[in-house]
Amino acid sequence: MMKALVNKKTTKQASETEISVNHQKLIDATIETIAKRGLADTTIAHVAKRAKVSQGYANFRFKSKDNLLISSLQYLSDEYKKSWQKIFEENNIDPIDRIIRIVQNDFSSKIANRNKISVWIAFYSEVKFRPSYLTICQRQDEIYSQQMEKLVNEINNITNQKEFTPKEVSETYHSMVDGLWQRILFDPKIYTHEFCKNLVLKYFKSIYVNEDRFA
Amino acid sequence: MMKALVNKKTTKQASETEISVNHQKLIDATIETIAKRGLADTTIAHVAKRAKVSQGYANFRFKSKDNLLISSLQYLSDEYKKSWQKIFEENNIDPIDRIIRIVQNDFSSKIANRNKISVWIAFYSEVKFRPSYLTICQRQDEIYSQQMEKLVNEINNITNQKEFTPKEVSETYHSMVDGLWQRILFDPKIYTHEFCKNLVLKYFKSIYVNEDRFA
DNA sequence: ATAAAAATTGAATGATTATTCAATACAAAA
DNA sequence: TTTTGTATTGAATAATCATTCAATTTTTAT
Repeated sequence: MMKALVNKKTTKQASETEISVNHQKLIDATIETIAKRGLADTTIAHVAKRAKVSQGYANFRFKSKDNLLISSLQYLSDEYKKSWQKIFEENNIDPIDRIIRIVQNDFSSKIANRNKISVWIAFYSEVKFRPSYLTICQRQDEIYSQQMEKLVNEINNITNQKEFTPKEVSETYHSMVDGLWQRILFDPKIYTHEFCKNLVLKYFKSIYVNEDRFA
Repeated sequence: MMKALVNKKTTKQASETEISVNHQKLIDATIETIAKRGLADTTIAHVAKRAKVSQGYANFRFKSKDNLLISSLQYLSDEYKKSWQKIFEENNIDPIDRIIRIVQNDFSSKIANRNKISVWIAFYSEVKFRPSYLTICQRQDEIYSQQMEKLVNEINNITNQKEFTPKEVSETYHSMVDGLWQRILFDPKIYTHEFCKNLVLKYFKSIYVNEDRFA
């Protein structure tokens, strides 16, 4: 009725931006709704209300609920990827400092908060039944692992560590992160960001015995 | 119509057993249905069909779908608990052998198969919104952790390992298991039971450097 | 300012599903 | 066998929800 006035721009380009604004509003609302109510209780009506558009529009805009969910997972995945991609690419920084930054990122409040984690796990839980969810998650994992192994390899060389392969260290770290994220959901009082970070740093300490930065 | 004849016994006690047979049939069918179709797609109708009882009966027997789901999670939790409880209690066995058995159990095909894991994760994903799910999962975790720390403490004493506390080792192991279970869902080709077991044994090797049984 | 096009609404539709319950089948007791 | 109580059925109910679409509002072009 008048709502639309608020954000509208006048040029054609602005109008195209406008399209993405609604697009993004709906994706944000989807993620928030899943975080607040769970995937099972996330309806188009709830999402539309939160995004402040009509129910019909939400469906029209994304063609289907399924498509909206997939787009939201993709967004979440991209957001996470951007956060670590940046760190892996900082070649001027010492590898050990770089891996510590990766750990800090993985347990930052932007990434490892209960809302985001509950959304991740909601999608994980459907991975076996929705090939499109699986594809998005797998693609993410693959690149992360690849970069992680490269980084661990550098550290192995620097520290002259030969007992544990880059793949082993990378897989262990990765599974620890997934496991700890899950536990943050269960009991965020115990599994604080500090607790989790210290735990994985201790793991690195067990591998790179002489490296004090992991202590 | 005649179905019921098949399993019926004649004495009163047998009749009570009969009650549990249907009870268990429904719980099994629930777990199988979640594994096959996902929690979101699990309806009373599907479960009833798989258990070979009428839809009305399934609901009547458990009072509500919610109650059926909770009972199924409880069953899954008890089953898992029995499998590790036994091992923790084998005090005559060397602690290191005992922890290796724990690892073997956690990645046995009875425990760590894709069906069971997908059911676990389905429930995990709702933990934030269903206090009863959370309670069941937390109670399980608490006892497991407690026993694990006790066991690690023994091993620390035997090996004279002082750098890593029982709590740290236990938490690291536990999070690795959760993380690896998740990854088995993603890619069971890569994350075979052997792969997972070797990975956690390698972790123990990093802690207990001189102990060859972890190699 | 007006017309045409595009965006957005909201109410209607049809499908799905948990739950209820009267009717039936069955078992136990007499 | 007959009666009584319990177990089980299956069809009806009511609620929820994704999806559709004709009508309306807003934007753009003339």
